[in-house]
Amino acid sequence: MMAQHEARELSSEEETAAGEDLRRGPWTVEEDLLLVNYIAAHGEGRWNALARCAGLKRTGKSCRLRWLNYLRPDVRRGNMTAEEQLLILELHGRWGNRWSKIAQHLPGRTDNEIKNYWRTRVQKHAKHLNCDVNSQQFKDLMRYLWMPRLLERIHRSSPSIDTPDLSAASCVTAVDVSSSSSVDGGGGGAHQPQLLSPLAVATEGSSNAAAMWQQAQMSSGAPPPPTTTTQQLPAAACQSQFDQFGCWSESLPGLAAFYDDVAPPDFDVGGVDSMWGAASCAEDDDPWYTQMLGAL
DNA sequence: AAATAGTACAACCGCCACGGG
DNA sequence: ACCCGTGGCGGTTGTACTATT
Repeated sequence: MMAQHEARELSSEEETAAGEDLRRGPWTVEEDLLLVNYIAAHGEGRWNALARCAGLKRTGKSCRLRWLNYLRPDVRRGNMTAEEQLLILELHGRWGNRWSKIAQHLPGRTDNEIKNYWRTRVQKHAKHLNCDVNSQQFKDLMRYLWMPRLLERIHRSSPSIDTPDLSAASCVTAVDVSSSSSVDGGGGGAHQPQLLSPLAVATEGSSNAAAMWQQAQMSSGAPPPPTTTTQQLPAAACQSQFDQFGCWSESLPGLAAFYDDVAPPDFDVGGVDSMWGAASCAEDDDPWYTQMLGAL
C-alpha cells in the first residue's frame, strides 16, 4: 500500500508548480489524511477554499479529483465484473463517451475508472482487430460475440435466472473483488493501489485508508461509512431471447427494469444497434473467443 | 539478468457551463 | 452585458508495474 508514494522521492518539480507553492503529482499519505480529515469534519465542496483551509498545497481541482476518484468511502476498486462490463457496453452504446453519466449507474465506479476501462480494454481490442472502434464491423463484434459472452459469464456465475428485482442501484453493488470474474488480461497494472477506499478494504482486508476514514468520521461525529451489499446481478443470460426481444438488455429481466429507469419507455435506443462494447482481455486466450473471432 | 514492450490507472489539462457580483 | 470564481467533464499523459524476449 502506498508503495508508489513511499518508494519515490519527491522531485523539486513536484514540490512546486509553475513557481507557485502548489504541489503536483502523486498524493502522499499525509495529504490524503489532511483531505479525508477535513472533509469528514466540514464536508466537501468549495474545493479551492477547502484546499487552503485544510492546509493542502494543492489546487481545488486536484483535491476534488483525489476525493472523488480515490478517497471517497464508497469508491469501489478491483476488476470490473461481467455485469458491470455489460452495463458499460450498453450504456456507452446509448450515450457514447458520457462517462460521468454512465458512472452514475455503476455505484462505486468513477467516470475516470470507466473511461480507463474503455480505453485500455475496448480500444485495445479494436486496435488489435485493425478496425475502428466506431466501425460497423467492430459494433457487430461487440453485439454478436462479446456481449453474449458476457451474458454467458453472468449466467454461469449466477444461474438463478428468475430473480426479477434489479434496480439501477442494486445491479452492480456486489463488491466481492476477490471472487469477481477476473478480466485482467495479464500484463501490467496489477499493482495494488496505494490507498484503498474503506469500501474496497472491507473486502480486501487491510488499509490505512479505512482506519483513516473511520477515525476521521468518529472524531467528527459523522455516521459510519456506508456498508456494502453483495447483491449480485441476477443472471438471465438467455441468448436465444435476443432475436425475440431485439435487445440484449431485455433478455435480462432485471436489466429491462433498469432501462425503464435510465430511459423513458418511449426512448428509442435503436434496438440492437445501440449495443456495442468490448470483451475482457482474458478472452484473448479463450478458445471460444478465438473460434468465434475466426468465424467473423 | 537486463532490456524492451505492453498494460492499467492516477493525475493533469483544457474547455465549458453556471451562478454571483 | 460582462467578468470572475468554481465545479464538472472528457481527453490525454506519466509512470509504476508485469510479461516477454
